Amino acid sequence: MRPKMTRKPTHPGEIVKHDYLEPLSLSVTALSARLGVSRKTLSAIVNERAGVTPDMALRLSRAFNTSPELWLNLQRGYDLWAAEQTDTGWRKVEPVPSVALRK
Amino acid sequence: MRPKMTRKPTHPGEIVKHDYLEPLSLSVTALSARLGVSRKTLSAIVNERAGVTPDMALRLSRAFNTSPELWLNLQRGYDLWAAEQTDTGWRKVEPVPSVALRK
DNA sequence: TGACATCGTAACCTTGAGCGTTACAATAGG
DNA sequence: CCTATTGTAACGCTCAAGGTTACGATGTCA
Repeated sequence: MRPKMTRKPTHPGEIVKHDYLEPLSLSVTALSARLGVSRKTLSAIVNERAGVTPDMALRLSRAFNTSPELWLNLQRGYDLWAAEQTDTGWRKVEPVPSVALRK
Repeated sequence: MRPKMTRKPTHPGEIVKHDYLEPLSLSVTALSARLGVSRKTLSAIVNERAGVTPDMALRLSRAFNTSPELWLNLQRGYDLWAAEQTDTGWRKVEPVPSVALRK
């Protein structure tokens, strides 16, 4: 029984950086202009200080010819991991009886 | 070539309602207590006036013995659809040249 | 070395979502 | 008639995302 102790998931910004900016010799400034967002916004994502919103996912998908889901899936993994690390009391939630029994 | 004109995706709140609350004769009040959130918060989700956050996905997954991804995937589909319907200029984003060529 | 591009970020402001509490009116059931 | 359940409004709080402007640090190149 594995503890399911997954490590920090890859942040979409890392992909933008390593798989697109660097290979294509694209500058943050140039890409931000192409995406139609401020340099600050893209910089924050690339430096993992902000997440990819649905709107940004659409922009990235058009710029790099990918599916918007690709970006949102990466973001979801990251956000979920972050939420798991935060104690908000969610671990105290017990299964609904009938559901547990149905098992 | 289909225009990919998908219709409004199912909101996670609808699933909570039809697949859990009703079958299990659970009241919004009872479930909210079990999830450890306010009645208002759960009500908003069930009535599709709010989305499922990563934290809520974790709570739902524990309560119903599902994966948190299940809920976040539903939410992602809904949010992406909503973003597509909104004109923020994302449709004007052009593919990065080198990417287009590599095709 | 000097001119210019790029970058990360801070400071400031606005908008909007999520969540909580309290309270009220409408419904449904026993 | 009494009670449980509900949706929601009214408030208040916190936080994320986005924009603009500006500054200092680095790097490149003629």
